[in-house]
Amino acid sequence: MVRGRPRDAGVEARVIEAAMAEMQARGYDGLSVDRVADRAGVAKTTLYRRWPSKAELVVAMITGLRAAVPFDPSGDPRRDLTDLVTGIATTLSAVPTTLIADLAAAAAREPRVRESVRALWGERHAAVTAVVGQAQADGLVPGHASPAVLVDQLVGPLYYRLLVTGEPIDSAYVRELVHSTLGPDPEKS
Amino acid sequence: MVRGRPRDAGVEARVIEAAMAEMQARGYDGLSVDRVADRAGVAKTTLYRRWPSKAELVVAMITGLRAAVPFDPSGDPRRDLTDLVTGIATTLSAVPTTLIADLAAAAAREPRVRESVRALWGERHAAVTAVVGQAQADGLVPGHASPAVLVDQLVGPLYYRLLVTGEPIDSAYVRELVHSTLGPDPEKS
DNA sequence: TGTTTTTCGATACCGCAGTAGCGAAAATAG
DNA sequence: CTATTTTCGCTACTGCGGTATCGAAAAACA
Repeated sequence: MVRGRPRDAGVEARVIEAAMAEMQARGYDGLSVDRVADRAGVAKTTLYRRWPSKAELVVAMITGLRAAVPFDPSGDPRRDLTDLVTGIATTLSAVPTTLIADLAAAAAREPRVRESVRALWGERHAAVTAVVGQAQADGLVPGHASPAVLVDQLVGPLYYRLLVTGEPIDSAYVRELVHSTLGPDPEKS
Repeated sequence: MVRGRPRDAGVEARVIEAAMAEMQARGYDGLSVDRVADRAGVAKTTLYRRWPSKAELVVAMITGLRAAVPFDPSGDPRRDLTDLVTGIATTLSAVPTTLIADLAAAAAREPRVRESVRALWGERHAAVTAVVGQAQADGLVPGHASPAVLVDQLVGPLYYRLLVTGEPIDSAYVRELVHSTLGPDPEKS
């Protein structure tokens, strides 16, 4: 058996929950480990025994947040891409822009945050890549660009508008993105 | 005339120079305002009177680094776009990724920083828009996407790779981006 | 029953970004 | 000259992330 005093099983949940609330309210930079510990009713040293840095704490938080996003391919690449990109855009727009930017900055600074953020999006990006590859195999994509570039040109503009230009991201814009990538819709107009 | 004691004209240059050196030696996180002030032979309060935060100090540093990038349109959209996007990619890659991400985060939070960052890129982005518009008017662009979307699909992927996926941005990638946007080069292969 | 091992909370500390307040210096205005 | 205004350097402070140290609590062993 394990020798010493057992870890308080409630600490993890209480700290993560407190971190969630603080993150929502103040963003990454505004999230204070002291306040999180205080809110969770836990000593700061206890917190640091489990998560050796604020970055790792946020990593754990984000990892716990990862919800499986249901996606059932319809077989129509245009429709599937629109759905997928719309889903990414919706998720990005659901949280304050400052939070996305803070996470990007933390990801650039902290390798572990970077990993978790990429894992957070990995599923959806893989789905986009799969649909793009299928569309290309079906001869629906004009040009000879690689799937990776096409995915970047579908998803990249979302981050670009959000973080750089600040221009709006609405459903019409997403449709334009897909339209521009797959070419004009043969069924319409 | 202005009433009070005049500002020491040498402070700006000495601080920026010290910040450069610290940035070079220790990176963004390792850059300490106290050390910069000390190295510049200036009180920290004097430094903060001019630049209200470490981020703004670094912004000023980068802005001072901005060299007017010469761009003479060759008339060939493919070549011009490649040059322009390569220039943007080169500039983005020349500074640490953390700095770009920090600037994006600061821009999301502070309107003034946002303005300065957008002004920093405005010139080049306008040039890209102009070339794309010209190419479209010349009938060189397949599809019916608006110029704004095409610009986003040319430049957005750079930020996306830099801030999110971390995949490399090299000259081959830029060529692929332009290739994907303008369609296959009729003069080659 | 101790003894050992581990976790817990608490306190104190470091370097950091950023601020407040002070007295002195350097300029203009009368 | 004196009065005013602004910048200067300096000290001290807050809150932050992160660490070191300590005594007490809670468990397993002998």
